[in-house]
Amino acid sequence: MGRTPQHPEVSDFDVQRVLEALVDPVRRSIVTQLDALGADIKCGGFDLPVGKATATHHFGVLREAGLIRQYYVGTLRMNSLRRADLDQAFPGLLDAILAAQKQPA
Amino acid sequence: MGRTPQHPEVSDFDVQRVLEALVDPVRRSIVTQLDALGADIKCGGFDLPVGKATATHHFGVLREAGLIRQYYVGTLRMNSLRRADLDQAFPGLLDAILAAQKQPA
DNA sequence: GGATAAGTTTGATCAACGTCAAACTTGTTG
DNA sequence: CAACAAGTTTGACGTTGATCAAACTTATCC
Repeated sequence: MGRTPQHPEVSDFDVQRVLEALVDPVRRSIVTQLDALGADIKCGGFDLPVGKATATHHFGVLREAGLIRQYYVGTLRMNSLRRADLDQAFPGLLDAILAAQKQPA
Repeated sequence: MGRTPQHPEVSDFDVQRVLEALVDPVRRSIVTQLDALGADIKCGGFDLPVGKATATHHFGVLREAGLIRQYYVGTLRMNSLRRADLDQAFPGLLDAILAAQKQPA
């Protein structure tokens, strides 16, 4: 497990990939929970309606899109929201989606 | 052809549907062109890399998500961007995506 | 009215994607 | 070291969605 996972540079961020990452409700839920808590969380710390294998897949998609950063602490995989990087690449996008998420309509 | 198509009310706008609509590059291109021109355009007036049947499908998805409004003028189907409605339902979302679209990275 | 133009509908195809179970890897802890 | 806990990887499956060709509908124009 030990390998440090790949993260894209801000200059390599791609709108298409970010939107593809955020269109999935489970992944948007991950981002929302990460934002709401305001702190790093281990993969198992999220409330998700899918199995571990699927969760791993979703975390990978978010990481490769640049939305989260992942690092190991022992056997725990921690996740943090790359808010500043996202704001730099696509100003207002993350905020707008997080806000829209909260609105009933 | 004559029937007036269905458009959702602003109160029925749904984030999930809007994101699903905007995740497709062709549909995002339609929205971008509509925004850039600042005027209503007929379906055939867009520069799209797909056939007419597929284009019809994409316009339908955008309409049902609330992103565009469609109306007939003779045999022409005109399209207009529902910018104000979108801004009301999801402030900043459309702008952020349109802006992100323009950035090289 | 006949021809043409603009879109739509239907039916089919093909690729992507989310999902899970099962087996595996790695680290912690008694 | 043995057992357990946390994630990952692999392989398979089912659904969804984008796409097109062909036939159709509706309106305009000579």
